[in-house]
Amino acid sequence: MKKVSLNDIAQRLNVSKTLVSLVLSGKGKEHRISDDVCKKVIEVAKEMNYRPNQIAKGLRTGKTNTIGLIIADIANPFFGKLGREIEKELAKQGYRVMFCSSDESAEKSKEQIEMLLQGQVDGFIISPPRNSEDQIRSLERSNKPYVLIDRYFPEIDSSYVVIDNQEAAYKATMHLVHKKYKKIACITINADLVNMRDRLNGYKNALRDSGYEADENLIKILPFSHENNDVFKAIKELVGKNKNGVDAIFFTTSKVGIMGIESLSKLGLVIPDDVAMVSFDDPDSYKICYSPVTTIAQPLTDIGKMAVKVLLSEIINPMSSIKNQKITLKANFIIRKSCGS
Amino acid sequence: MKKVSLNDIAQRLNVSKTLVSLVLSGKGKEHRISDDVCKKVIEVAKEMNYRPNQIAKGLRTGKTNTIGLIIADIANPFFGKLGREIEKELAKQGYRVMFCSSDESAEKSKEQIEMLLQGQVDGFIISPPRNSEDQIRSLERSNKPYVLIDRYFPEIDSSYVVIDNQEAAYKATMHLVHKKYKKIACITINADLVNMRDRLNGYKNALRDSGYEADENLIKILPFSHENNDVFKAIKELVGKNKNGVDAIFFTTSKVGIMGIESLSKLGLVIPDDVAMVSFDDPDSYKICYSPVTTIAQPLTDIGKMAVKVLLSEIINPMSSIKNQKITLKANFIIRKSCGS
DNA sequence: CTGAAAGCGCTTACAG
DNA sequence: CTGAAAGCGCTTACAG
Repeated sequence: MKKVSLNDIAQRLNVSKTLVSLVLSGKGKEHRISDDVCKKVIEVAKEMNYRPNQIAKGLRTGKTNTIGLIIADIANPFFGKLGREIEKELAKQGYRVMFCSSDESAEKSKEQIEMLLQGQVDGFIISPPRNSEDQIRSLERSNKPYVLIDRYFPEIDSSYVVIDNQEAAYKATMHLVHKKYKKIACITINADLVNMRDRLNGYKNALRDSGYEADENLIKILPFSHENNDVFKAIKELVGKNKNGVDAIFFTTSKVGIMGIESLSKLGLVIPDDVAMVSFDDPDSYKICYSPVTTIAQPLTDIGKMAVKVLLSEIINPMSSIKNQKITLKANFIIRKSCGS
Repeated sequence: MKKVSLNDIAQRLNVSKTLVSLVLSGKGKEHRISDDVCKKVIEVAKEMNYRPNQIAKGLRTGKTNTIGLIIADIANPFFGKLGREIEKELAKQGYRVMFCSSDESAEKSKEQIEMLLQGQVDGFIISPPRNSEDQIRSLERSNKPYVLIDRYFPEIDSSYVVIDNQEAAYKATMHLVHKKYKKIACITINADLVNMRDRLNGYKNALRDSGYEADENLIKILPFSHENNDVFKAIKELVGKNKNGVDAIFFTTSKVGIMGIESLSKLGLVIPDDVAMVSFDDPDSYKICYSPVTTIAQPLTDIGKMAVKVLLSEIINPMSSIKNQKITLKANFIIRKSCGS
């Protein structure tokens, strides 16, 4: 079946394609085209099963109604859920989304940005990997609107939507303090990124404010691309090294947390009896774990909504004086059973 | 920063844009353009930070190098992981992907197909919701290559990549039989879709072949859009109704399975002591559950690879006689602890 | 070895 | 109220 174009409709009706275009884009009234003609055009378009070619439209108007979304990994439930919210919100406004998983690699995200910049998207929502500052700056120069999510670069003046990681981590750690845990460890990943740095700082501040002695041995910083085995080793070291081992662990991501639960189980340690835990994020597994996990749940729906709102406002009104909106949301602390009752 | 076009480069060098186009698309040699000129063009293109406009190219060539992926929900870990594999595989071949979540709604998927059909994608990978037969047929008429995944319509002759659901379900149920469970229930969802029908049949066949009496009371078919509460009710009925309740449950999806674990826990039932379970799919939570779940893991990487391979072969060679490839893969049965040891 | 021209399918000033 | 024409940025037959 050959695709039908504006021209085909025009010829069939013996009118110009200008007219057909006008009618079909709803500008019939505006241009005072007679109702009869309008009706006829719409009817024939339907009959011929006309589908406007968005590529042609895009070339002409410079708009694609497509947004590029670059996240670490769509298979990671955190990003999967966040991606879903963003997709949903964009769809409401008539935008579609091109997903790209960067695997937290600056190289990949660079390629992806380059690719999407080739005239295919109207804007970006990006969770930038570390060392991608230059890419973000080049995006700035390209004049495409973009908003950062989950993390940002303090030295770059851009729009972003994040949560208050430091406060959330502080609160979670304080919860362990109030539960009278004495040896509170933190297992986190490389702190190059501002969100991870803030989480670690929140933990440190909470302990300091509670009069705990600083103990670097209680902090395990894993390499960026960490495996199950790294977490296992970290926990083993924690348990062995300190006199009475540890009695509680703060995991700064759910990926690490899930690996942590597996590792604890392998070591024969029971949550919370032997070791209590709190974590970031709220995957399904935290709910059906034998000791449902007390955790910091990020407001994914709000993050998605705000990111889309900020981005679209910049796309629709590029000359607006409201630029580089910085939005920091609060996370929810969900108390379950992993710190005892 | 204004976008630079082929023309800008041509003017700067006082050559035609034909020449620039030829050189930059690597056809310099082929057209015997002098090395000097080639070098110059490439140099200037780089210097001017030229990025070919894919939209224009797409309009001219009719190819976008973009594939539309329609799945139920990208936030569902099963589809998230599968989507990731597909993305990875397509990227290798220079294709990008447009994700759409249909929420298993035929209406939404119709809209999404319509949208993507407007000249934006070169082909489709679709996990079709029930009642979407007509859409698939209209896709057929549009002449865009597509491949179905996870399920298919027996009455439509199309390409698809699925697993042998009936065999997998048979095997899982047999596992329960061999473990000497006597009251083996099945909690599944609406069997309109062939994959769900096959899973239920696999269960029934296994029981029949084992000399179990057919008992419709042991089969709970949930509405398509099921909630936690539906699963809870189903389990409660199962436990209450049958003389000795049930001693094992086969969950046909991980979504239902996860809800099932929560529900069992609410009812004070311990896995596997009170009730054993097997399930389909293998989310993280099944690994760190208090009783790690014995389950049927689908070969997501292979499904993704095959789907991409089949689709691209049709895109690249539309006239090939190899059409409508039907591929059925085997699933892995992973034995953990939810059926006792 | 290189260029002029047509055309992909739209939108949109402009003219009448 | 309607149409002819230009142009978005490419590719590609064709000509020389």
